[in-house]
Amino acid sequence: MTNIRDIAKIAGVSVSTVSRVLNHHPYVSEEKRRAVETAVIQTNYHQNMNAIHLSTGKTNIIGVVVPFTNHPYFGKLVEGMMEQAEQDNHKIILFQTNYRLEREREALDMLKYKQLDGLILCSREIDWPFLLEYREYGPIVLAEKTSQQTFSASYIDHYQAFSQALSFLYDKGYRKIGYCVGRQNGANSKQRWQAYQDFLKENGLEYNRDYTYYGCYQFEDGAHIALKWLEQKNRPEALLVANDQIAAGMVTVCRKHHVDIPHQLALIGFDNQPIANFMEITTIDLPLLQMGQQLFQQALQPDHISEHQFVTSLIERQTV
Amino acid sequence: MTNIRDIAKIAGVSVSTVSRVLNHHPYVSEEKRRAVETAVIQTNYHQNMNAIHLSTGKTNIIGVVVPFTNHPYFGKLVEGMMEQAEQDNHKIILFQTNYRLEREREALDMLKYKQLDGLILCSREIDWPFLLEYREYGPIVLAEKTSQQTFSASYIDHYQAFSQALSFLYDKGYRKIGYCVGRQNGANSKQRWQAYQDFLKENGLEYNRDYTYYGCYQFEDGAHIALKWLEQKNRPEALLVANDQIAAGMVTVCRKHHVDIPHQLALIGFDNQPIANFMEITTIDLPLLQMGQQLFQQALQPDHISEHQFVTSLIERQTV
DNA sequence: ATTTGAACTGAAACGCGTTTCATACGCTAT
DNA sequence: ATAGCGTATGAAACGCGTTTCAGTTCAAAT
Repeated sequence: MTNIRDIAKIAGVSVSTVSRVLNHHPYVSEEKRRAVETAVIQTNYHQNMNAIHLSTGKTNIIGVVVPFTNHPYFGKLVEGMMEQAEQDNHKIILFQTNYRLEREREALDMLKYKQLDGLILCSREIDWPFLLEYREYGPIVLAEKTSQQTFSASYIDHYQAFSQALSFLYDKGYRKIGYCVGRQNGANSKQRWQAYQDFLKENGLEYNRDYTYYGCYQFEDGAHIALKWLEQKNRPEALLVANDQIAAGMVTVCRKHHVDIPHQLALIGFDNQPIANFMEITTIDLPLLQMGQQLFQQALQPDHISEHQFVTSLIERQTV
Repeated sequence: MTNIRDIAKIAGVSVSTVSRVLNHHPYVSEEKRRAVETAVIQTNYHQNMNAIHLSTGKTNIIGVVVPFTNHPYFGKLVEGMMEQAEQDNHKIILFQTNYRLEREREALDMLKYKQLDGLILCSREIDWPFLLEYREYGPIVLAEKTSQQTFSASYIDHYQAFSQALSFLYDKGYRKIGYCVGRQNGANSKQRWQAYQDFLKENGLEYNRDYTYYGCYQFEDGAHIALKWLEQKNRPEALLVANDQIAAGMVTVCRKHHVDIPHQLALIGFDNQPIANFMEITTIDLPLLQMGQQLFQQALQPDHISEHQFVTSLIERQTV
């Protein structure tokens, strides 16, 4: 394999000049530029990225940690990041963790070992003090509220989104309101829990553990929850559902069992996915694309810590 | 930042010895090993991966090109690869192309620039002659039948799968059989087309262009196809559907419009996803996990070209 | 005529590990 | 006694670009 010194020799110039031509620096005579270009083509020379990375100390690669990729929420988020990455001439490496700490650590270690210029954590498994140890190795951006000046962050205001949806249901006359989400202890889930508790208290409603469901990620899960709902004695009359896929699964099962939506059961989804539009599911639109872009931009600013909160909007359709 | 020479100085040894300790080479005295380890901990030293990559000429990273990640077919495939990668102590970088050639080229270029040790193309946009140019830069593994000795490959025998499904429908008495897939010109789609044409010819059936549908990738697409089907005058009575999500979308719409499945319309999905089980969709199981593992193993063998064909099995449920 | 500075070029240092080669010690086999 | 081998260690070369610094040339400004 040819390297830059070979090219220099062939073109009859110094390596500096070759490097200048390769990087489109000014101050190279037309004549030498031509000579270098000829040598490059003739030998089919191309740079060794590892050498460049080592030399410059940068990689132009940003890591992105997500629990799943085959999930519309994270899919949209990543889509936004990709758009931005393309604009800023950076690459993205996706880390799918399935919420496993070790996988998350792999990503963090790649930052530590200088294989990444920055890292975006769309979900976080690692505990705060351990995360802090990685602070020095490069910008880490979070998709959750941190309220500290340590990391940049962009996030959906899940408290607001949940409150909004709960009030909406309350105003429509529903009183037995519950929700189903993925995990009980995620950062977002805690916010939702808080919004739910505050809502109950404000409106003098009692908490009923039968109204909350966990382990919901996709269509099938919704279907299973619906079946569970059918068997319950004390049923909620309205549910907030972590995403539209799940809601679609519920609607499907309910239709099959002739449950009247929204009269017997009202549903509000999240994400405003195409399937929600198609199945006429009332949902909450999340500005995930913009959020993704924002997250990416923050990852490129090692020295500037910022926090952005995104607001959501309710889209009324047929399931409430 | 400390480097290996700093450590050497602190520990009072040579860089070679430090390197030996770091890489668990034999022939280091207990005494010096201890000294190095102390220095490493004391300074919080860690290796610079870019230097290692440059020095060794390897990265232990395999690139994987997929059109989408939020797609169960590719999701499963990648899952299989990840398992294998973990075992073999390698990393995977995922490239989502959305079938865009430029994105695919990015991946190929990373191979060229030595950022990857190998590349797995789960979908291919680039034309054969151009792909050949990348041959020299490292192992490229394809997920399609190549029948050449140039690249390793592992693939589903889509011809067999389609034939199997078509015969099954024929035996059940269906004659107006069609199918819906994603793209018209993908490598897999061509195989399917061929199987379809051969099937028609063998059984003396006539080709009807109204029986084939394109642009199907997920749930909503299936829903739309079903609506289209409802409006058709000349309807197929049975359909092979590129994946179970799409089939589920069709079932949903059909139920809503009181179409009797399987009597008015029979469906066979692909992938045997959870949703197919849940909605009792007859489907074809694809050994994607194993295929993913196989693909990955092939990517680690630069010098050994091999080709593996995977067979499928029909799972009978309620939609035929 | 002289100063100033922009345009151009190359030598050498630098980023940081890995690996080869030479050397040295101590012990065993002949 | 000595060849031979395993153990242990370091100097130096190597992988390959980028960047700094010093130096040259030639034209414009004073």
